[in-house]
Amino acid sequence: MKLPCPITGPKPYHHGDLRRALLEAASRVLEREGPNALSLRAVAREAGVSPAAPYHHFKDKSELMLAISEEGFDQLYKFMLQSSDPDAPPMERVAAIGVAYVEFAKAHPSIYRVMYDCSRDLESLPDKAHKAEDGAFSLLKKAMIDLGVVSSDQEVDLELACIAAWCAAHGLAEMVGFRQFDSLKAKMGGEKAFLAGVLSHLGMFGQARNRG
Amino acid sequence: MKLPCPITGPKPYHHGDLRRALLEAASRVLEREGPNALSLRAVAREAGVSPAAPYHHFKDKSELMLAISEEGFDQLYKFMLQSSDPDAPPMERVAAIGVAYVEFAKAHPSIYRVMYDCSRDLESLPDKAHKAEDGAFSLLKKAMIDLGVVSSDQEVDLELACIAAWCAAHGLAEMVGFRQFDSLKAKMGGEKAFLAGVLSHLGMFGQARNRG
DNA sequence: TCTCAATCTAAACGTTGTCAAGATGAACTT
DNA sequence: AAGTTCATCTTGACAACGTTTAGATTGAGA
Repeated sequence: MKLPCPITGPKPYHHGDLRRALLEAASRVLEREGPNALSLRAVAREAGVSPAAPYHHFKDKSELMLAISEEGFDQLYKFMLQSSDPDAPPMERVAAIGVAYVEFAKAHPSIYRVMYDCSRDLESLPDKAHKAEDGAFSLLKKAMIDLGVVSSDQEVDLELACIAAWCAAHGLAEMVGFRQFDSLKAKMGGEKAFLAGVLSHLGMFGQARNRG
Repeated sequence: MKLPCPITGPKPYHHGDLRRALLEAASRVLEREGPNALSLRAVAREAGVSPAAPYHHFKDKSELMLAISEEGFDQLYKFMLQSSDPDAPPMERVAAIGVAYVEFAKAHPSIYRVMYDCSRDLESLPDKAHKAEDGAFSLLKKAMIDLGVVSSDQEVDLELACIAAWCAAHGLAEMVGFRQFDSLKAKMGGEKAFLAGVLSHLGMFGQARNRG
């Protein structure tokens, strides 16, 4: 009856892999209609199932959102990874990671929105983002270690430096979205120059100005 | 019938000043039940009026939210103002403003949430926050001018420095809410030390560590 | 082939944002 | 002083939402 999606591998049950399908549907809704249109029912509709179907794969809406958020942080990690040459000098690498973070947020504002809306509700970032070895925060930490900016209290100071960098990147990622700064961007000849300009004022990203 | 609130001054119409009452009701709902419970109907209920009553004072829900957001940015401005001694050295003043920003967000997380949820929807900060002479951004800018950190291109570089500071403060304000950093805070002997530690890594707030 | 349990649907409930129609009553006119 | 006006508020309704319950479907193992 229902042809198994030829790629999805072992089709577990009726649909094939509704969990996966729902996440992809959510991604489509997000790109097409924005974060405010991302309802459970809209996702189910997009996936072609009933409004109650998602409840067999997610406890409630917030759990669906968390899954989307985790996927987002994973995409962010991969983008940061491919944007930072591991053989480049540490400072350049840190700057590249920061720029990649902001560019990701600008390129996928809806996903970025969900990533943090979800985190704010749970009052914690997903493990995928912070704890995981193959996550965005760990990638930043490795680059920071190579940079060697830590002072007396090694462990604590390294963590603080990474948090500071994350704060700066997140803050900037949210600000670039605001129209208040459009005229300044224009005056500087583009958003890229604007980003570099702000980053150069932000401690650990001093070198960002020398990129591109 | 309805006794006019003796303080509110000239009672305009039936209720007295429903617009004001709604904003105060919203504030109460926000403190009591958090940002996710802040519905138009809940606010109307709290103010003791029908669900449709607010529509005579606000075009729709988003306009109510904007008004709440503007009030929040105004409170933030006032708190920053009273937290920064105008006679203190500029660097100390900038640091005090940054610390005040983060402390405000931590003390009123629900209001802070609404302030930015609203801004993200409109893709712009309220004029109260950025444009207004008696606003938070202007206060920061004045302190920055006194600091004299601007380089060659005066105007642009000053603006960039202020934006960078705002980004850093906002980023940190959102991060302190995450439980990921609780253990680090404990290890450092409290949140205040944590905040100072992160701020000291963030460019223009280098002096923050020397406070308190 | 029969059974079973995972999966999905159908239908319903309470809640939300919003609107149209009508009731109310303060202020202005005469 | 009485009547008119119009902003203000209420009533009642609508569609959409998140969620739950009960029942239908169907792949997989006996």
